Amino acid sequence: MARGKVQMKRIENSVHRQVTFCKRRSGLLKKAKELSVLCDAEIGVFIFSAHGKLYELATKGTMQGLIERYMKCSRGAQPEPAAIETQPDMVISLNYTAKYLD
Amino acid sequence: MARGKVQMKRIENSVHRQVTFCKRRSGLLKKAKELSVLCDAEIGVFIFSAHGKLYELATKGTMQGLIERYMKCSRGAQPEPAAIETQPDMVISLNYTAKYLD
DNA sequence: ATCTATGTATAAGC
DNA sequence: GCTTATACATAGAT
Repeated sequence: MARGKVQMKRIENSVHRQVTFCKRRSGLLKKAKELSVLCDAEIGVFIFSAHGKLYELATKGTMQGLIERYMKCSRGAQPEPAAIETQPDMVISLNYTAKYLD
Repeated sequence: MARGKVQMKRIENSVHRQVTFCKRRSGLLKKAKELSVLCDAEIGVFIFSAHGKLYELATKGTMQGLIERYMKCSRGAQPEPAAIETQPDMVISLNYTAKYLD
């Protein structure tokens, strides 16, 4: 990134690794929030550090709620019953377009 | 970002929003993979588009495995310690779903 | 934690 | 999808 590229492999120096973990974790969560806001998406992120500490982000509601929703979506895999998620005030043209845009 | 800053609010133009969603979703998942490799972290990400389509990433093993680990960690020191105990329905749902996702 | 030179991500435009 | 000009993220130093 700055002042030197980085190799895409585990950073061996533990101090460097820890510093990079803090910086990039923060950057990742920021990007997730931005994507959620800009594109009206619902995002869940969880990160376990190498030592097992948990960091998480749920852009709407709770992580529990997102996990439940994830379970429903991933179960059917292909044809998600998207009608369930449809907002009542969403215009018909959007619903029609949806399957072609995602 | 490039050729113009972006306001941190929902992109109203649906074409722009869709394009940005694709690009940033891809960027977010890439960043997650990098953080995982560089810092030896285990990361789970799931993204629901505005129309309910699911995109996911689990840097090690399966999302199921990460969710199980998340449950254990979040029970103790993280945000919603009592969530699992107060939502028996979800635990059943998890067990049920697991059979179909192996 | 703060700074800053540089590498990346990406908004617009093809 | 590809290109290009910019905004942003961040490695290394402090």
